[in-house]
Amino acid sequence: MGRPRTFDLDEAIDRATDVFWSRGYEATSISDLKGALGIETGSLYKAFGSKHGLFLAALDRYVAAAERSLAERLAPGGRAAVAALLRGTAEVACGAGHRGCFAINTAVELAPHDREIRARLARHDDRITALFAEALAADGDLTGDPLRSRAAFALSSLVALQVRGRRGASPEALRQTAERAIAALT
Amino acid sequence: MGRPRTFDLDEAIDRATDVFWSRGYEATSISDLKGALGIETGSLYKAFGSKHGLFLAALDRYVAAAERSLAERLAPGGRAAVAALLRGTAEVACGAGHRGCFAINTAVELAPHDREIRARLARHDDRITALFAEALAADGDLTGDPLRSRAAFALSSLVALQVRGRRGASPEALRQTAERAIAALT
DNA sequence: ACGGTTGTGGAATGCGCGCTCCAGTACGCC
DNA sequence: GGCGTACTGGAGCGCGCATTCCACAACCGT
Repeated sequence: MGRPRTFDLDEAIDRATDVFWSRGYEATSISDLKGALGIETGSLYKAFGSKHGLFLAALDRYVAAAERSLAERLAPGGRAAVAALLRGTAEVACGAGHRGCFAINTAVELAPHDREIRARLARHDDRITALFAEALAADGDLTGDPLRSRAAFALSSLVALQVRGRRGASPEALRQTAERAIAALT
Repeated sequence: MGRPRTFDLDEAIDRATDVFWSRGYEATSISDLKGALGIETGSLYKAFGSKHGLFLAALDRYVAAAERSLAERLAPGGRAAVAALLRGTAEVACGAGHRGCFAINTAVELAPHDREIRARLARHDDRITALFAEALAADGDLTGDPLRSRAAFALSSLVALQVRGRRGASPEALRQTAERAIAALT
């Protein structure tokens, strides 16, 4: 009961994600967010409590979506699926206006000083590693440490592509990195 | 002529680097810097012009030192030298209080929105890639694209280790990543 | 229709930001 | 020793920050 909210919560969070993703946490002001979400101060604080609270909501939604998308793209299974993912990431990452991965950007900016965020990102890491392990296990020739090692390596490769993309690396450098990473999964 | 500066410029820049490295650019205030450098507002602005100017000075000094250190560690040459570097980085990167690489952190936080910084980091990238290529060339069995590809890959591996270290990844994950990257240089 | 409850718009608050300004000071040069 | 010059300490500026507060509005149950 009570007066109903006049904006969609999830849509608002997605718009906030967009701003935080582009500018980072510290460089984003409440005023920026008001503009992007199209709501006033009162509603913003009523709904999210604080800038930090809104950021956490944004990160949670992003992370969930990223895991869903990754699971989908790795669903075919095997090294082939991982290879396709890395190749696709290399292509996207060198595109103009690429912003990297929101979770990784956040890890770099905030993880060292924010326990809550660090915990979320650690869980995210674990889940992605598990997804890679699951996909690689589908080939049937890997178990135990060799499997875990390759999963960790695949995640690292993904991280490298995203970060170097945000920095503006050349398409060739990213493609070469991806191909060599794929070769290393054998 | 005129009154001599009462503090050492390079030492001041190094202390500024330290603060920027830990907290990032936006989260660091002039007041933080005054404290760390042990100087007052007037001197700070006289010497560096602005917060941004001081940051650029810090980045330049860091980048130069990093390249010197890298050149030194790769001096023995060959895949062995690259391998030793990656292994060493993995060990350091998982240590408590590891702050990643200042240049990479800066790339993530500022490169998309700051042309000056982007240019410096691109040159840094190129020089490091060249150092890797030079080291790998020492084995004598690589030239052209295979060489360039491995150099780009080595840099990406370094980036991945630094970033995952700042996020607080486990020692095993980093060691596995390093070993698999080393294997991929063959 | 009316009270309880929740959301809205926007003014107000106080604080800390980056930066400017300037009187005072320590030097080299004549 | 006095003058020009460059650096120092610190007060002060205006602004924009995150946040709080509150009168008002829209909805539900009775």
